[in-house]
Amino acid sequence: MLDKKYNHVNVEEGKYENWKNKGYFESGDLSKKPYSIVIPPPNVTGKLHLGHAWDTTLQDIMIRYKKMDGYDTLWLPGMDHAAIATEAKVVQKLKNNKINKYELGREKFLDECWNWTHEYSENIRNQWAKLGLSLDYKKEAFTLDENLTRAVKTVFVNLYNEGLIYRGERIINWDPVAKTALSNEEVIYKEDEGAFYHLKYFIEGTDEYLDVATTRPETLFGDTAVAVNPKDKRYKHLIGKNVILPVVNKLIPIVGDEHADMEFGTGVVKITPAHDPNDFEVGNRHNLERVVVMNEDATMNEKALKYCGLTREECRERLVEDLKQSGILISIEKMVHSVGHSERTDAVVEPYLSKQWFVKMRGLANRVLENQKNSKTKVNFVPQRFEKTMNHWMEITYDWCISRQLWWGHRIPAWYKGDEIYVGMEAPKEDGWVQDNDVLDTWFSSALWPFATMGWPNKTEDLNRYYPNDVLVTGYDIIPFWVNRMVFQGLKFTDVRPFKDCLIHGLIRDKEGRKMSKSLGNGVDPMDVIDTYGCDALRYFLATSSAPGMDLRYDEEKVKSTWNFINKLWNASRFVLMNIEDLNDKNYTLENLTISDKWILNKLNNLIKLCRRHMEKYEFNVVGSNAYSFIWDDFCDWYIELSKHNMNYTTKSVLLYTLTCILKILHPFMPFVTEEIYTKLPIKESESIMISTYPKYDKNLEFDVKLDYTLDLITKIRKIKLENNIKEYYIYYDKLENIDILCNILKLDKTNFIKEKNNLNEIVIDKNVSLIYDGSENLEKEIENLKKEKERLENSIQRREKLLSNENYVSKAPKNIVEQERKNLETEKENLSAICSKLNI
RNA sequence: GGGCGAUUAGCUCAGUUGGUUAGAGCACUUGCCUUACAAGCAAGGGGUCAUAGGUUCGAGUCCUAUAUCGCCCACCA
Repeated sequence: MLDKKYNHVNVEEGKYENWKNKGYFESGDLSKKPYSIVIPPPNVTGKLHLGHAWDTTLQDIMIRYKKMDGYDTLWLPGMDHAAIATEAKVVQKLKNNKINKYELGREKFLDECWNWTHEYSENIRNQWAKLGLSLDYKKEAFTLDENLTRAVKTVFVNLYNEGLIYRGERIINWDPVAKTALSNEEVIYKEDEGAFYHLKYFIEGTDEYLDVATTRPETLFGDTAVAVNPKDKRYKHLIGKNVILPVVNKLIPIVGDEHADMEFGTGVVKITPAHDPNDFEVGNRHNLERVVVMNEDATMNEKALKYCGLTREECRERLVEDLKQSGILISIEKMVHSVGHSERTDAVVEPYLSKQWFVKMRGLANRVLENQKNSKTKVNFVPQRFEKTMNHWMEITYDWCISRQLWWGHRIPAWYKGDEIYVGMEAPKEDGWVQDNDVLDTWFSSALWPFATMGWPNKTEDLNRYYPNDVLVTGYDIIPFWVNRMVFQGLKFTDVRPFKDCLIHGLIRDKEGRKMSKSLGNGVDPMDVIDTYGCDALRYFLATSSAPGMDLRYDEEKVKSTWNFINKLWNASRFVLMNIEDLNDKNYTLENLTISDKWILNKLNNLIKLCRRHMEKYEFNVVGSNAYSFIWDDFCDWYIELSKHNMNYTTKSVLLYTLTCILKILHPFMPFVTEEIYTKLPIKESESIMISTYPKYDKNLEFDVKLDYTLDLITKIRKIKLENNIKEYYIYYDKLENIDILCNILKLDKTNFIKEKNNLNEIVIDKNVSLIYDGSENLEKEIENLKKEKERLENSIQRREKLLSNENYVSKAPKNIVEQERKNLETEKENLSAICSKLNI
């Protein structure tokens, strides 16, 4: 028997290990249809947060649902080496022990990274277990595994051979703290307060100057031209002349270029090809020299003359002061502009000229756009609107900078010997080749995750069976980093979409709606929530508290109320189990059903139909709220109460049948408590609910039952009793069904039901029924109530009559709705006349 | 500048293909320890569905504007 109260700690104890040991999480039943999901691999940098809990809960719900519905489910677990993120953590850890990465050397540093990985991946596995995730650990992958590494190299080599990967000197986003290049997606723009510095660039041989405005005066050492718009009448005549670069005192040309916006600032722009992507392009067009003025750590180099060695910020400060002294500075205009920061280190990103590897994106992106036009082969985003997020990115995408000046990751399979480059799976055999020192962007490997984890580039059975995946689940913030890249790599290397559906969820926010972040200190550890309220409460809350694609505010009160719901389920189950102890295969029967049995079975049947429909559409909030109201309102508040007065084998069987279905419907959401209760059922189809079958709509349990009037009448009578403080009363009736139910629930006797009115007080309920009582009469209040009801009925009748006299309505609206409208009108008219006669009008 | 989302009860949110009187949780009011559950039960109050137009027999739902808030992308010399 169940404990008196739901205790999530006891319930969750040991279940996960049992499921795992029994092999329930494993895929591979070839007699069934496959259903597959690959987990978005968490970074091995730390622990899982609420966002992970949400993301994985949604996946586990689908896996458990599909497994129960007869599929061979594969949920493939794995983790991401997270190149820059992990490296930053390990560097910090070493730094705390006063060890420098470069002094330690590459090999020993990588050992440290592997130690880190082993430690944190074990933490993550423990967290997955606490979340109850039905992951097939036999297939677990890591982005630096041999298989994945082979896939990464294969992709790199093939793209290189096709000319889609190239090495070149370009302006990239440089993180001066991590000392690596970044992709555009890894740069976060923030509004910063800055200034427009207006400087005098004197025209050669004159006293005239151009007013050049810049937000970054410290880059002037790298200026190799000044640009004006060729259509700009103010400056047109100066094109071809030179200006004197302040401080450096060298001559640089004035060029005419469309890049100079006549409307913006003074219309004159200094050109620094090595420190600005637009200027780089201008430089290309005018064949300008590229002068790099900073070191890798964003300190100024020797080109900055006496400012050499200063940081960017110090240099700016000193330089501006000097320019002011020498009269070059015209003015400082305060402004707010957005400045790029590194996603990982938060360092101000430096546009920096450097030699990097790139993926040529245009063709790959076009293929995605083309494929999305075909409804049969495209990736179906849920909600649909997120397809636009991907498509937009595909339209504007730049070439992808994939090399990172890090050690932790997939080392670029390129070797150099003098000016020669060799790209291949293995190092060249001859002497003298040196491998590229850099590694690949971590997203380069995770882009291959859906198929590389299945064994690609080998033609494995898993790849054949479980690829493309059925659904990929992730947050909308990850679309540019990951989803987009999986889709174009999937199409490129497997010729199909990597997954049929892409379920997108929002971000977790705190109670005030702010993003959860370390700096705000408002993060919530899912493991703490599990300790306090249990995994089942957390999962149900996460899965059902928002509409698909919307953000979710974490609200402890709601988790608490979910706990209450589970406790309700627990107690209802306790009631059922207490009453069906003697139920067995022989006396179990769904024959001779009463009207209340039929009522609940019919409602259950409809619930099952609805759940299936919405599970398929990932609308877990709809499933959740319908299950909730069925369980609490229909099953507990009505059916269980009704059953108490008629506890025969049929009723017991209905209780068991209904409870079993409820448990199965809830199991994907709350795996632990449903398993606990399920194993206690006297009759069950399997030793674990995990391997039971998901309920099906049963045509034999379809009934046309009319119990709602009776239940509504009970509510009305209770209300009148409460309002008038009535203890004893009679029910006068003309026509009335289910009197036995009324007797049971209202604790009345058959003698309380009368067909003749006596001289006591009467409260009219409707045309058929009145409540008769002996007691202090509150005539005024009663008349007031009647008048209120009369007015409501009159308005309603008027509205319905108007509606039904509208020919357009009667001819165009669905027949059943019109018919219902007619019936309601009739009932209301009858009720109105009963009230009027009571009021003597 | 381009795009997306939100605006519904005091708070947080649902609202399925347009269809009776717009729902839930929490909070609130009243009455109850009724042997599954007081973390509960019974009953109740509370909404001009952001605003203005439009389509329709019928709009929270579809269309067009507007306002406010938020997010993404691009630009920012």
